[in-house]
Amino acid sequence: MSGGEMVHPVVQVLGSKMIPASQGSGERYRLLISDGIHLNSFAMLATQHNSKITSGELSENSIIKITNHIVSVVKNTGKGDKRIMVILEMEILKRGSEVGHRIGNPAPFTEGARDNTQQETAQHETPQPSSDVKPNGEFIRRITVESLQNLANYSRRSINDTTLNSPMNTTMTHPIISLSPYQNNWVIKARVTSKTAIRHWSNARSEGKLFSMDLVDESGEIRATAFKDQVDKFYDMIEEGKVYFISKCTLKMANKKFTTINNDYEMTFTNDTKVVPCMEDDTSIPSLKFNFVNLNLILDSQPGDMIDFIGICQSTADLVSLTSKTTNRELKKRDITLVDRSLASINLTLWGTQAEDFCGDGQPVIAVKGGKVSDFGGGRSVSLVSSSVLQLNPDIPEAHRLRGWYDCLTEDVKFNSLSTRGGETGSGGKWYTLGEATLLQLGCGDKADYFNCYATLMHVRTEKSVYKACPTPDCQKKVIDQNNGMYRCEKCNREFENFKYRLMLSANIGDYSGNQWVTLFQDAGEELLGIKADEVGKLQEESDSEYNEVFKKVTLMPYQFRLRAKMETFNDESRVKITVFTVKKPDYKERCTRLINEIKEMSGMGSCTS
DNA sequence: CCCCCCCC
Repeated sequence: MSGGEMVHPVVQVLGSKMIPASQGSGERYRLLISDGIHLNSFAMLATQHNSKITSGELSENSIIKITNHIVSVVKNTGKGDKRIMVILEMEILKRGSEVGHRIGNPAPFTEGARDNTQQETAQHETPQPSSDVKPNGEFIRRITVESLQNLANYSRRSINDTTLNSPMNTTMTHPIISLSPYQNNWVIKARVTSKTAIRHWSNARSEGKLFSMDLVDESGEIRATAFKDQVDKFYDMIEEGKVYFISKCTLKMANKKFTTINNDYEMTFTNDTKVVPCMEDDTSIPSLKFNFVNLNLILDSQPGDMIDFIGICQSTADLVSLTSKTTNRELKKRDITLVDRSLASINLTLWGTQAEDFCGDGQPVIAVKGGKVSDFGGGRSVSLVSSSVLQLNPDIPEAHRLRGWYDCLTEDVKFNSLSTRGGETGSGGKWYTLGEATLLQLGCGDKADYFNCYATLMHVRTEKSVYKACPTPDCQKKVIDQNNGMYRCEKCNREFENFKYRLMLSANIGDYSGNQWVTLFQDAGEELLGIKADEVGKLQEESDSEYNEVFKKVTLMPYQFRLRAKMETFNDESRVKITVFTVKKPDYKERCTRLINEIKEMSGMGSCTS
């Protein structure tokens, strides 16, 4: 921390403090580390290691070897500069529980104190009031706005005006994580992981053209956008996958609605922006960064959310041409189905040339950064947008893990389809108890809500289970008995000598949390009763006992229901009506898998089935 | 300064 080189330092971790997530950027951990003689609380853990803290792997008293780090100088106005270490890579040599205690009697390290005076100096030093560390080493759990600001302002090395004007080189660049609107003199060395096409816009305020690119380095990632003149200047020069030195852009808050890039800010090119290709491809600069979510968790996303995910392309639909109703444009799309280890499957829509060129042969691994969630049909599906990045069989650990898992799957594995449409059979959608459905006010919104539940059929009303309907094939209208052997359909405006019976059952279903009146129309009704509507009608006419037996057989039996909840208004009175779309005997194997996954999620053990 | 991203 005096500025010298240090290869793989070994330190003890004495404490950690979470810095909460803000504006969509993830939480980070600040560590209190000790070398046995000195303490330092200005160590930040790179976010990809957060799980080591949350899992308890990196607990208090752990001994770690830091195999890759950046030390950066923070401009700390009025208090002299401070050095902050970002721990990029590390190995846990001994777990905290194995060590069990603090080694030595470390004292706070004061910036500027010389190394060889360490012990004596440390003992006589009075800690600064601003220090986060007490003499006894207690880590005061205090992270201030100021310290966050400092972190945002730190630089890998101070850059003065002279160095800015000289050719940029690797030793004087800033980590992307340090960029903020409050500091202008920075140079980053970053890889362009994706670049959009040039897009033209025109609205009430202005018109023009733009393109954007995603940039990453070992500290983080950021999106940059170039407008108008900068498009002409830089579009051809900037190539996907290449590393550049970039300086003199402005920074502003990023709108999380349009990106999954893990940064509070985004960059805009200006007239002064400099972009210089880095001649040697520096492999220390990573390529695309994903923040994958398991497919089953997409159910918890809101329509319009942007997410990263990875899955096996289980099937590929044909290319479809269609005309957009809103823009009248000719569109080409292709749907593919992805599955992952959470045993969920989801529909992904590709557009344009990407749809045309896609080939799903060999069931490749598909990784997507920034796909857009949609809720068509009450389930969830994902659609690519112009800023999305799709990778086919990417060479990343998650992809290899998925491949290995999928290739070993037995054939009888069932996936829970998140993209099942409301009216279709299948298990897509959320599972709720009846109590939860009420609490969540399902069906109280503008649109219908679909959900699944396990419940017992408590009662079916035997009165009015069937009605006499118009015999015209696609007409379901109730006919009026003319009492002369003729039946009139108002909808078809015709009289018939015959009619057909249709089911409209009113039933009460219940689970431990509550009960609910539901309606079953023709198909669901026949499915439940196991006989055709015509038969039900005949039995009603002919035999009370047989007719009643039909309902008795299904009463107090367990089922799994797919339900639709929708607000309906009748005679000025609004209420939520619940309709059964499908009813099946419970699939207990599937239910157990779901319960096990829920337990794993709730206990933080991960939701993947291994 | 965009932020539209389509269809059932």
